[in-house]
Amino acid sequence: MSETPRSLPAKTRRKQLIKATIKCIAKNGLSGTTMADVTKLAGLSLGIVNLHFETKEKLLVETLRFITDEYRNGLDKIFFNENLSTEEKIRAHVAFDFSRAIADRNKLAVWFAFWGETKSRPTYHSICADYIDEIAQNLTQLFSILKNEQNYQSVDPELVCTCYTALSDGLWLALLLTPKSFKADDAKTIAMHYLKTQFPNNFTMTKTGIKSNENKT
Amino acid sequence: MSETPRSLPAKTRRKQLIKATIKCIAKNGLSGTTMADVTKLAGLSLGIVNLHFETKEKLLVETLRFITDEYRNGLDKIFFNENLSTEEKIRAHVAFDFSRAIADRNKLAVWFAFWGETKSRPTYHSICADYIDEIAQNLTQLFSILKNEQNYQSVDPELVCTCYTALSDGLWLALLLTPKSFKADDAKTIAMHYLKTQFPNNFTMTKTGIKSNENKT
DNA sequence: ATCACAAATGAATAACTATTCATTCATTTA
DNA sequence: TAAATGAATGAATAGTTATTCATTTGTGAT
Repeated sequence: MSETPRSLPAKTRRKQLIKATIKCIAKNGLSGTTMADVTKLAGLSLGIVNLHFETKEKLLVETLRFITDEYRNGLDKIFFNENLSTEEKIRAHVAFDFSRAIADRNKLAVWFAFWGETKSRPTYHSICADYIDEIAQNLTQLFSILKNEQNYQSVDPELVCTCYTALSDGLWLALLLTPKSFKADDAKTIAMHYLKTQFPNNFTMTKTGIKSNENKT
Repeated sequence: MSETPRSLPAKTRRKQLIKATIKCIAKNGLSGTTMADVTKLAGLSLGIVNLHFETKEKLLVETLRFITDEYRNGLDKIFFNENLSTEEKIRAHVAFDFSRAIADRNKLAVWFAFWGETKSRPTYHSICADYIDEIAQNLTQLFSILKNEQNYQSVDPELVCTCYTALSDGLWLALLLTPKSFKADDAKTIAMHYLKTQFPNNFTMTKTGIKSNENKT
């Protein structure tokens, strides 16, 4: 485990470099991320990025793709899980948004760094636009199903989806900017608080966490 | 109006350079912003930044301070306006958040660019942490007063403040990432929708906009 | 064991960019 | 009007960093 073989499958090396890039962006910012830093952090030589990614820009694009894929795939697993009720899926979505793997400050710094550049870099923009649309469609559908299942009258699923998504992004920002006073659990509480205003008969919480209340389809 | 005098008060030049920096960050990203770009955009010579800001880094810091000050001052004017009722102040806060001057895509790109670097640059972080706290205190107070004035029972002012703030930040992201399908008015509608869930007797809206409903203190 | 191959290295290079400062120029003062 | 002032200029410099590629090194086939 401690010995790194000199030669490794290309995929492993690429992932290793992407993970080092994430750490480096969190540590030095996107503008302060150099090839020397990334490769040193990965414990590899300077030329390695050229070998596996050709250019720095391509490494950055693949890094953005890595975190967006991780997010999208995680949510897809929930959305297409046939063992979960609609409410459970939405709960799982929230739990995922503020899980260790996702609401990690290193990764949050990467999200915001790239978001700050989407206006100037069409490539970054299209990678983001892509996943946003897909996730919004799925989440809107979940809210729509819940509305029908539970006979909520005045809920607008699309509006609730946009509102929840914005709220979640804003909570990520709070986790990034004020990590001392604001934790992932606080963020989860606030997200659930909003959902409960829309679906008062669902999303009941207890002091110790979130309590399921048996609403299988 | 069309002739720029060669010599101008230092404050004017500084502001001119800061505005060019905002445009430049929006156009090229923080990492792609060079002194040559900024000064060319300002229609001035390369050495001018050194004359007025000493270093590039100081220009960037002043640019961040400029947009945070603009935001904080705008909100302070609302908060300390004795002619407005509590509800009107909150309405004005929302209107300000999604006004032309604030929800401008150039400026939004700047916010996100700096947020992406706060983890690596303590200076950026402390500038942000500063204004966040002040605004949160004022807004929490408004919610608290409204709660008492109107006898809302189960409202938690601090939670509503955190939730509204996160929502607003997330809506800014939506304005930045999907400007074609999502406009400032949509954002305002969603923000008001949330406030209405918390204060159902206030924040009534009409089809054409927001309607005041006479609740002076 | 030896060879052939591919992965990895890192010194050298090329390109870029912040900073410097001697000079130019407009404005103000006497 | 002439001299003094200091804002503005931009060519030159110094420093940084992405990229290249000749060389090294480990691995697997024969």
